[in-house]
Order: sequence, then structure tokens, then C-alpha cells
Amino acid sequence: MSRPTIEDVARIAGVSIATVSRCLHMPDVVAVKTRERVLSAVRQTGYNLNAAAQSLRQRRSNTVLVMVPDIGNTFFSKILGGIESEASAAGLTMLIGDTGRSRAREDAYVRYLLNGRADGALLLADPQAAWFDIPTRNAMGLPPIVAISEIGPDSGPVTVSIDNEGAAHAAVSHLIGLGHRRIAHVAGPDSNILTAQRVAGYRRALHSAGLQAEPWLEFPGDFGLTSGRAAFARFQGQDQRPSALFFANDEMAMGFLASAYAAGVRVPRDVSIVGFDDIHFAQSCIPALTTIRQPRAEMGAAAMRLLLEIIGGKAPASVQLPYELVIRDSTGPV
Amino acid sequence: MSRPTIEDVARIAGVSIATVSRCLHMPDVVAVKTRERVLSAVRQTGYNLNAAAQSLRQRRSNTVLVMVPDIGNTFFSKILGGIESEASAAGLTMLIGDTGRSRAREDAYVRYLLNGRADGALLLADPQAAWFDIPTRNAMGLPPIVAISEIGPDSGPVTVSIDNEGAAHAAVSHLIGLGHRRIAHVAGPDSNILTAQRVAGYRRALHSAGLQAEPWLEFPGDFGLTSGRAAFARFQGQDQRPSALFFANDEMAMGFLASAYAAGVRVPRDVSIVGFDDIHFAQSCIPALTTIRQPRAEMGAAAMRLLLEIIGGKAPASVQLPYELVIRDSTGPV
DNA sequence: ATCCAAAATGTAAAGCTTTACATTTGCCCA
DNA sequence: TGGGCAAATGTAAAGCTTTACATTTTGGAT
Repeated sequence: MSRPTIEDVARIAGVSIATVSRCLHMPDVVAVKTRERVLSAVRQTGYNLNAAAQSLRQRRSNTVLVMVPDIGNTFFSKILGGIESEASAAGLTMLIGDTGRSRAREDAYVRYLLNGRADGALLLADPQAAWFDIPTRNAMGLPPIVAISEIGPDSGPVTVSIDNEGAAHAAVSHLIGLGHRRIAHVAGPDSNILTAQRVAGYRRALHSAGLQAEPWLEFPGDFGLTSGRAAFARFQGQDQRPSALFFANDEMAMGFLASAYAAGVRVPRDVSIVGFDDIHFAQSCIPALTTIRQPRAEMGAAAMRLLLEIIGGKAPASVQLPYELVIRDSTGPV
Repeated sequence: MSRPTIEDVARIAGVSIATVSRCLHMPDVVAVKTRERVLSAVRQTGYNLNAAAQSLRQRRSNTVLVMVPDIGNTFFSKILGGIESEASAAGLTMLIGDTGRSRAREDAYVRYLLNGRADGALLLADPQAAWFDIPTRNAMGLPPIVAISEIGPDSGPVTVSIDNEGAAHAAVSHLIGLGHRRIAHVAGPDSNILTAQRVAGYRRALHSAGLQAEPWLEFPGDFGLTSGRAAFARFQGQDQRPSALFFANDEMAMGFLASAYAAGVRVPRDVSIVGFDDIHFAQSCIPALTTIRQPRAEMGAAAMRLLLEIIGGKAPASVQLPYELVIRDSTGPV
């Protein structure tokens, strides 16, 4: 015996399939007595809607897909929480696709969208392929998309972001305010759109203070723990060590802290550290990390709301949310 | 103009819809010339399969749902990686549902399964509701399920796990081997099935060494940073401080480390610390954390393979994978 | 040229639901 | 009792694909 269908329910309840369908979706238009009979038949048969048939008929799936570049990156989790709450409030199921920054996986999820399995998508990272610019997307018939944070502005989708350049500026200005003059920056990967913005903010802050931006004070990085450790090695090896470092994310700062501790370099006495993101563990770093907090839950929620608007036929503008400099124990006077 | 259908493609290519379908799924049975014509028509129209129709007809969705209790918990990410690689090798798309340990969300994903949107599910946590025992599941007509780690054994699904009791035993024995005699355990939440297993291993290790398991050495915890900090407060306040603590997970150990550092208590000189899980940040704790590594990617992969077997009609047995004690810098002699 | 088997293609049904429209039922009032 | 209107229910089509089976085409052998 295979899955019961709406027809089985109808037969048992002694009504037509239309009435069963109405019982399930618009219960108030069917007579109370009938409704009871139908619902009891539903229980009796253990009936469940066939989502494929429903979705085929309704031409929508009541699902939203969130494409995450790396689910292991703690930065994304709170964003997902924000998305989920808005999505479920709107009756949509949120599903997460982890692209692992791989082209193949990304393509798999794009196909998912193209096949109509989701009514829209939220992008948490710059895609590998260029399928997200508006003309291409329309040509492909892709459902609407909203990007969060890591995406280029040109002809791309509606976006939720913070002022990364301004935030970097604020972080570095904080260091300057503490008397630091030789301040290094550990950047993100070149491929990431945020990298350039944060570098720009770093440089501008230096300039505002009459300082020179020196190439040898700009360290490469890739957002990973290891590149934080590498940054420490480079820091150690320099003749004129910077008295402070601004990291493009918290994870790299944590890698640096671990290496510094192991080498007996004290933070913030010997060197001040500022991170970016305020991830979960930032408060429990040793020492607790000064960083830039992004309103992650709110970013997710805002993106989901934008997506719902687009699905509803509107054409909302991109949104920029406020960041916050969270001063903890990893920064101090020179 | 709405989405092109297979019929549009057929018309343009001058063939029947059956041929188009065959071109897409069994290209070798159609003549080369025809195939070319069809594929060009596909490109021309920008045709994409309608997943709903396909799934309706085929009675499967080529999707596997992974239910995660808390996507922000870094413990899960590598498991997901393992699942993904096996899933995509089998032509399935992996989707993640974050239940947030909330009953409502969990129900939403169960409904997702019941509606036939996924061909099977992987459970990364003990469900809130009791829908996963085999009789209930069969009665509901749920697709097959495999659980990873955090699930009770009774009448539940096929499971992939490690020997938690043995691992806890190994961790505590390591401390005993270093000369520790007063060893505390910071447990997980009571609701979690793993908690009891790890407590049991802790107690057994003490007994094996002729030590007494004392209630005042068993601290409560909830796997969060904060309960690690609370454990430190309790540790501080005790007359006879333990010389070592075994934590039921790394995150709590990290909370403890942060508080200890702030209070000037040195690890491992003043107190030795062992965690559990070997999460990403464990190697960059200060000091680097001695912990139990679970083969997370392999656990995910194994679970996915089991699920595929069940889908394929077999009835595989549960699997237990080896753990490993990773000794770093947070443990030392008394 | 004819015939046959194999290859290629076509036809049509099935899969399950939603929904516009048609029909029936129930109720109130005259 | 009958008429009329609203409420309740039913009928049937549409949504798009896969696939068993039927039919046509191809190509080779005689």
C-alpha cells in the first residue's frame, strides 16, 4: 500500500477531492459537519499532502534557499537565525545550501533554483559564477535573489550590508585614538569583495590622522586561523614592529592571539588587536577581543524581508545597517 | 511568457516530448542528429526541468534533508562536509534544516519530509518529538532516517556514533596518568543523550583508578561558553579545588579558559583541562586544548552511505567509529 | 528488391493537487 | 408551498514530466 492520496481521503469521508482540498486550505468555507468527517478521514488514512503535486499546480514551492559559502564559519549562523524567523513567519521553509565555495556545488544549488524548487534565494557570498547579475538572471528565469554583505554592487541583486569601509575606518581610528601610529592591517582574500572595502577604510583612517599607508604594513590573509598565525610570524620578523593590528575578521585575530601567547608576546601590552565580525568566540578570546559587531540577525531578517517584497512584486532598494565598535580587552594605549 | 516546458522544446526541435525527455536522461538511446537538434532547442528556449513535475512522476526528489539542532555550533560543520560529498556523489542534493532545538521548527522539517520533498533525512540531534521511533515512523510513512551521534538507542533509527563512554574514559585516564586525583567533570545538558554516556565514562575511569566519584566534582553545564565560565566560578569557590577538569565539550572548556586567564589561574600549571569534540578553534585556544577528536567528516559520510543503503532497500546495522585523544598543551602533571 | 531485426521515435496514461465554474443544497421569506 | 439567494459541494481541466508500449525508420543480409 502506497501513500494515501487526497482521493483516498475523499472516498472515506464520502466527499469530493475538492472538498478535501478546501478543508485543508480554507477550512471556513466547508460545513462544520463535513469538515469533521474529512479531518477524521485524514487522520484515519495518515494522509499527507504531496508537495510535488501541490508545487506543480501552484507554481511555487514555499521554500527559500540560503546559499552559504562555508557553513563552518561561525559568522553565518546568526544571520541564518534572522532569516529563519522571518521566513517561517511568512510561511516559508528555509533550507540551507552549503556551497563550500566550490563551483560545482554552487551550480547544483543554482540548478535547484532553476528547477523551481525554491521561490527565492539569499546569497551569503559572492558567487563563483556570474549568474547573479540581473540581465543574466532574468534571461535564465531564476527566481528573485537578495544578497547579504559579500557581493559586488554592479548590476547585482538587492543587497543588505554594513558600511565596511566606515567600520574599518572606525576600528583603525580607535587604535589611533589610543596613540598607535604604526598600525598594520591583515586583509581578507583578494577574491572577496569585502577585502578591498576594509583595506580602503584602513588607509583612509591613516590618512585622516596624517599617517602614511605603507605596503609593508598590509599583510595578506584568507580569513582562516592559519593566516592569523602567519601574520604573527611576519609581525615577529619585522624590524619595526607595528604596535597594533587591525584584522579583517575575528578568526585571523584569534590565530594571531594564539601564536602571540605561545611566543610570550602580550596583548594588549605589547601589541593591540582589533578584529571584525564579533563572532561568538570573540568574547572568550584571551584577551577578549575588541572588534566590529555586525547586526547579523537583523541583517538576515532584513534580507528575508526584502526577498519577500520582491516575491510580492515590489522593487525595494538595498539596505545598509549600522555596525558597532565593541571595545574589549585586546586594545590599549601604546 | 512563462517558463518554457518540455513541450516548447519538442515543438522547436520537431520531435515528441518523449524524445526530449530521453535526450536529457538517457542521451545514448537517441540518434546523434536528433540529440543535437534537441539540445540546441533547449539552449534556445532556456528550458529547465520542472522539479515538481519530475518529482511527482518519479516519486522521489533526489534530495536529502539534514536536520541540525544548531547550525551555529561549529561541531556540526565538518559532519556536513562529509555528508555533502557522499550525497553529491550519489546525485543527491543536500539541504540543511536548522531546527534551533525548537519543536515548531522541527515539526516544519518533519512535515517537509512527510510531504515527500526529501528522500531521506539525517538527524544530527535527538528530536524534540518522538516521531523517530520505527513503528511511528512507518505508520506516518516517513522516508528513511539515519541518526548521527546524539540519539537514544531504543527502537530508534540506524545510527553512526563513537563510543562516548569509552572516549570519556580515555580522557579521564589521561589525566589520571598525569597524576591527577581530584578530577572534576563539567557535564552537558541532562536532556542530551551524550551527557549520561560521558558522565558514565568519567566515573568508570575514576573507579578503575580506585578513586571515588564525588557528586561535588560533577558540575552542571549546557555546552555553552557561559556554562564554562560558570564552571570556573564554581571551581574558584571550592575549598578543595580539583587539579583537573574534563569538559563534555570544547566550547565549555574555552569558556573556562577565558575566565581562568582573566583570574590569573594558569593552565596547565594550576589546573589541567580536557575538552571533547576537537572543534576548529581547539588548536588555537590558549593554551591549545587537549581534547577528544571525533572523526566528524567520516561520521557524516558513513551516515550518508547508510541512508543510501536503506533507500536502496537494504537494512544496514549501526556503525561505531573510532575516536582519538588529542594531547595538546592544556594538560600537564599535577 | 525484400525482409527482418534493431534502433529510433511517438502516443498516451499516470502521477496528485488546486481551482474556476457548475451544480446542488439549505434556508428564509413571502 | 414556492421562489430566490447564499452556502456548500462537485466536476473537470490544468500543471509538466516520465515511461510502458506501439509504431516507424534504418540498415544490413539475402
